[in-house]
Amino acid sequence: MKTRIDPASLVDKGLELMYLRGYNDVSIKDLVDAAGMPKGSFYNHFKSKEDFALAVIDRYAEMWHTELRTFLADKKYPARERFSRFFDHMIDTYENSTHFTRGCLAGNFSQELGDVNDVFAQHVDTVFRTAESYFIHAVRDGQREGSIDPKLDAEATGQFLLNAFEGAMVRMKSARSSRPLTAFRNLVFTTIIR
Amino acid sequence: MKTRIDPASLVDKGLELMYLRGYNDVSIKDLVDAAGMPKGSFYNHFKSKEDFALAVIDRYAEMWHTELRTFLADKKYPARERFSRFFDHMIDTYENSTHFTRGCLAGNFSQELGDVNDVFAQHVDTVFRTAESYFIHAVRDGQREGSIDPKLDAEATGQFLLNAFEGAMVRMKSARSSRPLTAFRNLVFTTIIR
DNA sequence: CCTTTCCAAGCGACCGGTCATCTTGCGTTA
DNA sequence: TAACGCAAGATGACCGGTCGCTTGGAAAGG
Repeated sequence: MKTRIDPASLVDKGLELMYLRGYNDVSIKDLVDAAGMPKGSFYNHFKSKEDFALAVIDRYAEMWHTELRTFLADKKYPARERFSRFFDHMIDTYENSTHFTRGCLAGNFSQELGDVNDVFAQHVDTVFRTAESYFIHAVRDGQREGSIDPKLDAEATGQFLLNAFEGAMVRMKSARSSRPLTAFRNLVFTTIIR
Repeated sequence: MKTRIDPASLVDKGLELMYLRGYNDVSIKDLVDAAGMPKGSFYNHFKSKEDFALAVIDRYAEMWHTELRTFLADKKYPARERFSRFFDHMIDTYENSTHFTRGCLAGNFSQELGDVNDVFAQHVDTVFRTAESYFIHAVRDGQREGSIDPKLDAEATGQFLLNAFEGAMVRMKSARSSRPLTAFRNLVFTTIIR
């Protein structure tokens, strides 16, 4: 009996594998094996490996943006506290469930493919722009309610916080330690969001 | 007559290619072709592709650390000015000679290979630690001479500045713009190094 | 001469992608 | 309700090409 194939589960497996090992180090055989699917079926659902990777990015974006909304757009807390809760949550996640690996898939793809492939660069940039908007809005909320210095340029500050956090995650991966993340948090809350 | 082969020039070519395209996307054939060297010769000088990449990292570290020394350890300037001169220099470099590609090779390798290969992670981490020390020392100098707030934890601040700058470069690659770098600079000089 | 260095040829494995063939569910017809 | 037709989906063998790496013997050096 031929089993019907669920492309979504393949994307999930792809997210798992490419999150850890990147794009070029994961073959289509790796993907279909992990999903228990025959190789030929891959191309019924995705026109190429690149096309598939774009779907993986979209899946990641969906999860990431949900997480950002949960923490940074939650009006129950003052914005300053939203940030601290979010960073604490991220530090906790990396410490306890990924042993400091993986980082951020959008950052990984930006690094691995950003300078060589325009389609990826543009796709990843869109994901970043949405993520960034959560940071920027939270900064604005904080300025409105008085928990964040109103003299800061909200847009630049939001961008800065996102990018600096991404940088801390890059470093975390080679340091195999949460130190870069905690240094980030401590600095941010003593100098930028005081 | 057989020409003698210069492994150093192969490493330079490797740096150029892997800086732009990463590790997995550059084959040994790409390397030897670019260096005008027969493929069989590769293994006279390097025992594997991984071994070669470690040499590439070392070559990059040599150049990077020289650049850092030039800008951040130059006692002619106050530390605050050393930082601003360094960041301006980096922004200028990316704007005018690389069209926002490449980023930092150590960061790239950390992203692409850091979570999957212990040898690379450790090697890259050593490079980062040395780079970090230039930041930390410059912060201390600034605190001694009064151009940087003495209440800051110099070590954490140096780490933070390096990692945040790395993050801005990740973002630069997908945004294809110097905006992340300028936002970084502006934020740093209005909130951290005031 | 012998030792060391060099390298073209080519190894098996695997790459991303194709394709001819088989299976299936469903609308149509009687 | 049963039989049929057929598009869409599923499948694994297979494509040319490239991967990282090995090797046997030629050339260079002492």
